[in-house]
Amino acid sequence: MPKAKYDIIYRNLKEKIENEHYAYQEMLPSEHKLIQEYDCSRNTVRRAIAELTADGYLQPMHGKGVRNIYQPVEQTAFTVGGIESFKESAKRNHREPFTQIIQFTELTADEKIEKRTGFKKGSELYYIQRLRSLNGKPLILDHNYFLKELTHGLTPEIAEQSVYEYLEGTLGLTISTSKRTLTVERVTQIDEKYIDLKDYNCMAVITSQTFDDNGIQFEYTQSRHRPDYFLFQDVATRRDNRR
Amino acid sequence: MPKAKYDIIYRNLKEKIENEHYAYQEMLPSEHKLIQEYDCSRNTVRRAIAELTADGYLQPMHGKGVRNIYQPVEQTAFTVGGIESFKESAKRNHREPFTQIIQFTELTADEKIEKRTGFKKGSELYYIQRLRSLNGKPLILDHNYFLKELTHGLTPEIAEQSVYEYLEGTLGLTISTSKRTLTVERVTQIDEKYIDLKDYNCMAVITSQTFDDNGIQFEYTQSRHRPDYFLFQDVATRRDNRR
DNA sequence: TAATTAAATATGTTTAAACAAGTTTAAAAA
DNA sequence: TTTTTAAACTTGTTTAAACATATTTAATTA
Repeated sequence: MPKAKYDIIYRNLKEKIENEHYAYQEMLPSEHKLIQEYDCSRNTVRRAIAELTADGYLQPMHGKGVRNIYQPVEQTAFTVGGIESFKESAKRNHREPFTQIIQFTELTADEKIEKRTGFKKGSELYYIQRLRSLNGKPLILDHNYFLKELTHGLTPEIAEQSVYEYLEGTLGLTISTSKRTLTVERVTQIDEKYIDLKDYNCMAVITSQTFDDNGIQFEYTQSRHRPDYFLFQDVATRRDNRR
Repeated sequence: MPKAKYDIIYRNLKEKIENEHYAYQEMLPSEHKLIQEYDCSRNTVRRAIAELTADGYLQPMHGKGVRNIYQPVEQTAFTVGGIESFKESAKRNHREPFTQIIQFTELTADEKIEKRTGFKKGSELYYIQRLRSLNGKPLILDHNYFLKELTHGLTPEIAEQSVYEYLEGTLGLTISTSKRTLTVERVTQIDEKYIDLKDYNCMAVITSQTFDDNGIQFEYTQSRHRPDYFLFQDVATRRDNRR
């Protein structure tokens, strides 16, 4: 539930932009007009605008106004967005998700695992291997490590549905920040066993460390995508580096 | 030149965090203390903290304080950061850059180019093809399209050095936002001709549209990276999606 | 008419204050 | 001693105001 005013304005403007209520390159109403429209202070509309700018939706211009620079992307590939579950991603991409559990075990982190995942040696973990299909086609192979201490009660049944729904809904965990790195890696035997890779000999790999609202890492995941169904989006803004 | 107070605080805190003046998982001084330390208002320190949070450096905790969650990455691969020139990236990765111009031509956008690059049909463009080497090893193949109207005067000599230095320094262009998509694509004949790909049959490809401070797109670039020297980093924060 | 000047309008930065809400600490009560 | 309560401290949201700076528009002047 978005209770904060700036979040309501953010969502409302975002929806208008995505629905092309404002055209690409069109100017948004001035801050003054938005203040009247939403009956709030200047700072509050500015916060909503700032977040949409960070999303790559808007370009504020000093003294001129704020321009819409959002362009809808054609959805051919499976786009990776913010922190979201496989279910949420599938829904956003208008595809039917299906998950098959390949492995579900518990283990204790050793030094090798600590180095790779960031979980301290001795940590109790769940290790899950899942094959993800979209519209019946197996496309993604996930290797998850969850910190047992913060995710206790996980079962294969939950892993087949939605782990995040369980963590947020049942356990009351607040998922906050995810650090991700994207690389291209050679296919493994497991990849080949479960995914039809044509003649590709590499996979698009997203590894992520995810933290709760206390800054404690509870998840390490390696998500291996079939290359031709993979698309990662990002918006960067340039920071003045001249000292 | 960072003239804004929040930017000075941002840079100062960032440096302290990167230099491990604060340890991983350590708490930062409270807002109150930072206000005294930097002699500024609460909003100003909060802005600096907010930007470092977006960078994945900090995790603010309601009622508790702000935790440092920055972990230095081991620099084995070539990491891709914000909007930066090849020169800037190379410097950040402590590598020696070298650029070889393969092609430098002018052309007019047709419908095919418009669809791919986002430049309107009829736009006058520079088209540049460049091979990028790091420490003597050819690793990246760049295909650039620059809108002539905003980048006039480009020459092969400039393209061999730094286009961004020319645009920002000489032309006074302000580079603002870059929308990027990351995909994995099959190698082309040109890739194979210039880059030693071992047995890899794909490349990591970053395509980007870059805008100036008026929201006008002046660049479209496809940057093709050798897979084993490529690493893309990203930080995502979860937005409460429950309505 | 054309150029200049001034006013109005736009976003950018900073400070101040008030209140909300979560967490910790210390005091008070059982 | 243990539990409860209250105070102190933390970050989160919102409003208000002032000033800076860039741009556009309108008025003025040459």
